[in-house]
Amino acid sequence: MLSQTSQYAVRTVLQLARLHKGERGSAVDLARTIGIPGNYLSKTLHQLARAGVVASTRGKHGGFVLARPASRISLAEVVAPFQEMSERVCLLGRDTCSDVRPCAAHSHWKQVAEQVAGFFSRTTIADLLDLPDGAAGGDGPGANMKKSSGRSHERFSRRA
Amino acid sequence: MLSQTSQYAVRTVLQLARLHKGERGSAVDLARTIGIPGNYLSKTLHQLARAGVVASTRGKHGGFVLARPASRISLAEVVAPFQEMSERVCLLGRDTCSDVRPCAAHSHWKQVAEQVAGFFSRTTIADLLDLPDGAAGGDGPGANMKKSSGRSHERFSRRA
DNA sequence: TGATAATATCATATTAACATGATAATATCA
DNA sequence: TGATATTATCATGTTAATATGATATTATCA
Repeated sequence: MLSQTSQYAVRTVLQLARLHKGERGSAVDLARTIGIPGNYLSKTLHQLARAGVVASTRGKHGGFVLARPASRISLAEVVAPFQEMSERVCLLGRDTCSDVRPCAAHSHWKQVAEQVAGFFSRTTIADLLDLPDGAAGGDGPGANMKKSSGRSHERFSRRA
Repeated sequence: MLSQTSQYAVRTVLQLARLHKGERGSAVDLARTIGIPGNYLSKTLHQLARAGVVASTRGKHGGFVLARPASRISLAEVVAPFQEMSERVCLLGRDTCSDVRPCAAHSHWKQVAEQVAGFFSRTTIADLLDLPDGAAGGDGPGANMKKSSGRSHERFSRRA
């Protein structure tokens, strides 16, 4: 669903959102947390900076911070530099697919695509802050097993 | 959302569903309709055959037919051989993401992912048969062929 | 000023998806 | 049987995403 790079971007922004006020995250530190090389994340962060999601400062005490409060940064914005969002993309890959010239799947797919797009537009970084997203996928034996012991937020609102 | 090959698969199965009873479609004909080389589609069709979506017969009057009525073939089945379905895939790419060990986005994403998965499971080929999907449209599958103007080789090493 | 720590950029390697071309295997029919 | 039409498979090329390594640029501070 999301490209690898998009996933990194979201996780990186989540990490930045967890920093204390005024604190800056360096590409190397963030990359270590996520488990990818600093160079790679550096490029990703640069793109996020150009997109206005984070702000960068160079030099000795430089680093990255969120450009806005986490509650005002949507997933869609974080992901946008790295992939076309599915909203306007035809399920069958036709360039001209639209309400006027629909492909075979258009009317069926449209509703689902809009829900997906809506999710990305509506969900903010702040919405995701309650749960941890630490060290790289591997999570070795006994990593952070009981990290979920905080609160239980299992309530699903059914609104659509 | 769907890989290129998955899109071809769906469009191919749609074409097969439009054939008259007993009629067989050859890989070359189907490929011409879609605008890709017969060899490529041949492989795709073979995978669909192994998945039990189509049936193949070799030899002179061979070809492909749907293995079942279009109303009993879901999009999920057609697409399954060519990509992991998003149902169980973590939005942030974590291997261990689940209800028990959720990633930061899990509870939020889960509902959307289930809707997407539901769409693919529920929608059948027959549901899509009302609208055409040939090469007719302006875009055409050959549209993104060799054109690739610009953008590809725009940066030159200055060391040459 | 010069050492240092950070971002920014350049160059290249690796991999998987996508695509093409050539050949083998199989079935039909004259 | 042999010509032919078809699927099945093998071999290879192309492209974009991913990843890594090396260097340039910029800001801070002793």
